Amino acid sequence: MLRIGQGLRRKADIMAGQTGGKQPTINDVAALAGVSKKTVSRVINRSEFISEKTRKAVQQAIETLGFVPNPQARALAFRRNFLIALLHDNPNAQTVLGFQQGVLDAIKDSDLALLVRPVDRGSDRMLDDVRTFLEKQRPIGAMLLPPISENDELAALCESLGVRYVRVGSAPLDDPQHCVSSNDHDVVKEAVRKLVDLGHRRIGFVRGPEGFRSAAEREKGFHEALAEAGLSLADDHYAPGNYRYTAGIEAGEKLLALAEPPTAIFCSNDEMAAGVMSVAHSKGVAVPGRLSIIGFDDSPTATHIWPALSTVRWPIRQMGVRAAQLLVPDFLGSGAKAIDADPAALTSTFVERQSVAPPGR
Amino acid sequence: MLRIGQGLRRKADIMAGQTGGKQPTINDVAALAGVSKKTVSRVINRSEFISEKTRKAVQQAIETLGFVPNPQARALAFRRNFLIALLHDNPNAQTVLGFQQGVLDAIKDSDLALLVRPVDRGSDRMLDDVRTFLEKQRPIGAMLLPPISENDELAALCESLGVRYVRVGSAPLDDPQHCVSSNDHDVVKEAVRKLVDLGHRRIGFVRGPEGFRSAAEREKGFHEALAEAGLSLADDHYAPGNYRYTAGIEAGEKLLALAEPPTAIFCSNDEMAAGVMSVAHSKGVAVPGRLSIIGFDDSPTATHIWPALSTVRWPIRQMGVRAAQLLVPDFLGSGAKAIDADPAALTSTFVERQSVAPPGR
DNA sequence: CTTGCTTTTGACACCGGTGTCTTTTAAGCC
DNA sequence: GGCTTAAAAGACACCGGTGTCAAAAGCAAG
Repeated sequence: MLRIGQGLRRKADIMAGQTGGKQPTINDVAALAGVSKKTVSRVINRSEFISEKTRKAVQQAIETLGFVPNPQARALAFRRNFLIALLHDNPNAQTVLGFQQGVLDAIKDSDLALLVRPVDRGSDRMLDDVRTFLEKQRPIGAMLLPPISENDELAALCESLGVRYVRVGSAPLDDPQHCVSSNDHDVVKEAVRKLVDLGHRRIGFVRGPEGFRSAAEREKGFHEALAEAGLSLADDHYAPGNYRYTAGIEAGEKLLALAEPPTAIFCSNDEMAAGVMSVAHSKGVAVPGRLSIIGFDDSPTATHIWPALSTVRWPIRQMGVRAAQLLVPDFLGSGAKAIDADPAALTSTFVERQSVAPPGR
Repeated sequence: MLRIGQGLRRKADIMAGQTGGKQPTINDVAALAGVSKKTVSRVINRSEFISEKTRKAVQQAIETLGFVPNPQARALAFRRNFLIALLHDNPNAQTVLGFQQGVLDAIKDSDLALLVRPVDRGSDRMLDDVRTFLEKQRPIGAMLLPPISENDELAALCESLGVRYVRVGSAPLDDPQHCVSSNDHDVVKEAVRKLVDLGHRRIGFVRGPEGFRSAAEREKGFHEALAEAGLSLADDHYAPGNYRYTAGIEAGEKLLALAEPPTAIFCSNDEMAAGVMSVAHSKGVAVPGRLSIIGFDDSPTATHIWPALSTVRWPIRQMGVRAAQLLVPDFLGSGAKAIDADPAALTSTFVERQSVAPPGR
């Protein structure tokens, strides 16, 4: 009797202490469950060396108190923070945010949180900056978005700091366990073949920036598709670019000023395609009547311009999910695994809209 | 002599221990500088009760070892994490990322990091989710982006958890110290006045979604501008919307099908304006010859469509900077303060491009 | 009922900082 | 120089968890 009375009183005290403003700690739980804090810790971390009976009791106490382990304390003891870092240096908001969304979808039910960190590709302090960041934040893992994902030193840095990493790219950059990649090369071939099948013979190309793997992959796919059709790219049908709208303008002005302009232009991304399309409009060149245009990304721009742009849908959000699954499979709840059981969800696909037609004549 | 010898040897040991894989700790610094760890802590935290001499010595030791305080340990001791949380539920990628960039610009040289957290406005568990998130991560402060910034309960929650907060909106939502806002109302008036001055009398309006403060502000500005010009909005010149492209399409189809369609349409954001413009193109209505269109946001879409859209530039990135300055002025380096000495940088401005002209006739 | 082994549990130090309070040092004054 | 007082530095507990290793409990066999 007395014993029970004491027990009850103690429980009341604990509850009172807890409601007294602050969060319950592992000590409160331990006291309430009548076990040591280490045992509570074992329950939290799903240790296998624990009897079903005590596990139940501890669970019960945890729920009664509404106890949530303090991530800062765990981070200190584990010498690792329950965070994922997203490192990016990407001109394209849509890409970054789409990917970010995917990652967040995946980690929604986990204990992880997402830390976003832009890095300055140009700076020669870049590596040091990232090292400092990783040493300070000690995330479980880091995700590298293109173009910095192509930097091997960065990957090596993560490796050496014991930070897991995943590199996102347009083609495999690393071993499969560190890499989420799309099939830019193949799908560009498919898109260009489409143009050829419609009867286009003079096809222009607007390239992405030097130093971007994606730009190289897309160019390769383009050339191969032409080659397979027995065609080749005329020198004056090529325009350099940098994935920006203004580059599209310049490219459009160059290509459409030719005595014999291309009847179709493949642009390495949607923004540049939008630029080319503007030039066509302002020169009175009908799209798709006299000029077909294809972009890449399926960004919002693709559907916001008129006529709607045929483009390549890059499953960026899905890639975010996949990247998280690859990076921290052991932290994700079962929900996250269900998110993409479908491997096909990761393939880029050609989306036909209104900017493509047979060559006018 | 002996004493010095010992001193040197100890220093060597410390260095060796440090290079032996892990980061130097405050203890290493203390040992090297020959002071207590608390004194080192004082130097780190710029305590005023410390002599210049020891400060120098400690600084020296910190630099020699390359010591960086462990944020997890500090977070535990301070009971606060050196993080800023960005809470958003925003359909517009550009807005979120632009703001995020601004925040990152501002905190670049500080010890803070940015945690991004989407919240589900619809869910009735939303408040609990956010509470759990804030209790777990214990950020210094939180930033609320529209539309969730309009939720007073959320602000109250932050307050009660001792988390600083800043609300971002289209109009003041709270006391100035908790609020970064743009002047949507005024600038919409300016834009509409511009249309009136050009001679437009039949001006259509496409509204933003119900429940968004921004939508209401923009509508108010629109009506006032008309009223001041002695005009009013005809019932059939009004179209509802939700800030999405498709809503623009619907609005365009409705307004341009009228027997006497408007000669100008003000759209509450750029995406809807792009939708209206598509409809105009496909119906053969020349823009701006027969129809002037104005958008809002100055999103990339505004310049990617043709003709380029006259719109309102909302200094979202600057607002991110400002929000950070408001939220954590005490954590930002001097660099951040310089970022926007210019208060005018925060005013929205009307940007004239090619989608506006006098009414055709 | 021991003994010997495996499975559970707990005590205690530790992760790397900060808060509080005490002691030491330096400065000011007579 | 001695005394008072303020400034500087330190000792030690503590933040809330985890790792290690020893102790206790459970169980089968002797």
